[in-house]
Amino acid sequence: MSPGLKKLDIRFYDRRNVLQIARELLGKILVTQWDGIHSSGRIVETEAYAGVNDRASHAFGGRRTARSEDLYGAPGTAYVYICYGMHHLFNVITNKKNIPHGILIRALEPLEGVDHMLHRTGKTVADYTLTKGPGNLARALGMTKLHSGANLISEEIFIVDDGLRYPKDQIAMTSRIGVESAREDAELPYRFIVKGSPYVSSRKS
DNA sequence: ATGCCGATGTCCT
DNA sequence: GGACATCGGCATC
Repeated sequence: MSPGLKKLDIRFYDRRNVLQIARELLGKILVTQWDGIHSSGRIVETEAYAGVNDRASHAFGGRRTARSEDLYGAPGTAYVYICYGMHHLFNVITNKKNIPHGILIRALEPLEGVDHMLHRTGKTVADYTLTKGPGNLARALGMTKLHSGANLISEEIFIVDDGLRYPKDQIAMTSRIGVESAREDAELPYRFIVKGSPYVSSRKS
């Protein structure tokens, strides 16, 4: 890795405040590399899922199933699950093992490997939909549920800090997408976006 | 610009 | 059988 780039380590993920970590992930670079294929993008949208008391979380009420087992994993684990039967959604696990805090990565600005992203998604044009939305970005980076449980300190999937910091007024905190059924937790401001990025997903689609 | 729909793995009733 | 941390296509306004 080039000087000036710092891979996030266990200390970044092993913290209690999942909202703060979700906010700090904005601007970080998500990298996948295997089989000689390297691809990366800058994170511009995240959503925190705050454990057993969060009605929108797969772990609400302590629910624990085969699918969600990796949500209970060690800090710095990948949790990838299939949503609506076809989309693979990538989450970063934080806090201690068995405390099911997860952060859904919802949008990236592509950096490296755009040609590989196009090939993986079957798209012909690198428009904003390439890495806009959690299903799209996971597909572009080649992540599937086979990567669930992967260690984010590994060489295959990891997150890098290149020093970029967004000014406070460029970050917004909003309610999460697609969690209307989470009743009183549906409106919690657990979504973080980089204002003005054309890759940030929209509420209506 | 907005809305409806189908695809469909996993979990729940 | 129904709900769901989604997406793209097509209909309609």
